Amino acid sequence: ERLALAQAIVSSISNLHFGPEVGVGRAKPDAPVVDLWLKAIDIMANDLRELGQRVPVEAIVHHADSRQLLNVLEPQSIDAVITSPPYPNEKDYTRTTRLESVLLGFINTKAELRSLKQGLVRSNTRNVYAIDDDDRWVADHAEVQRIANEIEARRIALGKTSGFERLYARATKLYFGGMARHLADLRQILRPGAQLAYVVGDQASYLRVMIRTGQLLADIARSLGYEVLAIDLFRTRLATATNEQMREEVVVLRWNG
DNA sequence: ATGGACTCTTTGTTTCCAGC
DNA sequence: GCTGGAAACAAAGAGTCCAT
Repeated sequence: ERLALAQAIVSSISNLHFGPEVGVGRAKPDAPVVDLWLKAIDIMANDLRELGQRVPVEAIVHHADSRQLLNVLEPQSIDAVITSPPYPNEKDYTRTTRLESVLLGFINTKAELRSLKQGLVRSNTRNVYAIDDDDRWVADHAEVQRIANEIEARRIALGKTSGFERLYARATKLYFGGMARHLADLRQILRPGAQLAYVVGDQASYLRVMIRTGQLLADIARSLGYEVLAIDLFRTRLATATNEQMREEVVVLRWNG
């Protein structure tokens, strides 16, 4: 019931609006709170009934930092990884899920919020912290460094000076560094022969400097000893700012041990 | 140093309705 | 009553930008 209430409050009862970022709309004079809540419960109950008829499969959920997996997983215990990690795109998912996180008790203080954010791969300027140093993992990666330099040069050329904009280049390096750290750490957890699939999208969120996320991730994985099996096109999305088609790809890897 | 706020286009979904 | 296409309608929309 609590989960349904949090869902209903955020999505239909409140005046929140969701877009690339969450915003506050005009206050509603009234809302059918109980009705919307019961509807949300109904949907969840139906899902549970339907799933209950299927073959039961054990599932374990860990809440942990993907860059420090040995804390929660046994060495050489994983055969497959299928995931959609963040993209370097200036989206802060702790913001879009903030109200639920508080309502459900996952965040109670600002310190807890910070702790949650610091456990995430850096992917936007709002979760960059002064002590961050994941960028050292890509210090020798020429293309990541070139992109970061281009973003910074573009920022200076355009005369952009806000705190966010000044962090664009750093956030980019921290993103790929964090993903490199994750892939490096993961090697100990994987069983030889394990296969991996990462859905990632190209981005041009930082002053329209193109970031070929899939290509770069595959390149980093290869340098860490992974075999790159494929970079499949998943779909394209139209970037409204540049009117260009942006690729979303599945990077398929194998860890041969 | 670091959490907060705004807004418009594209895109997917639903509704409507003429024609059968 | 059914259906395909058009119009209407929203939309957790892989952005971008300062205020405390």
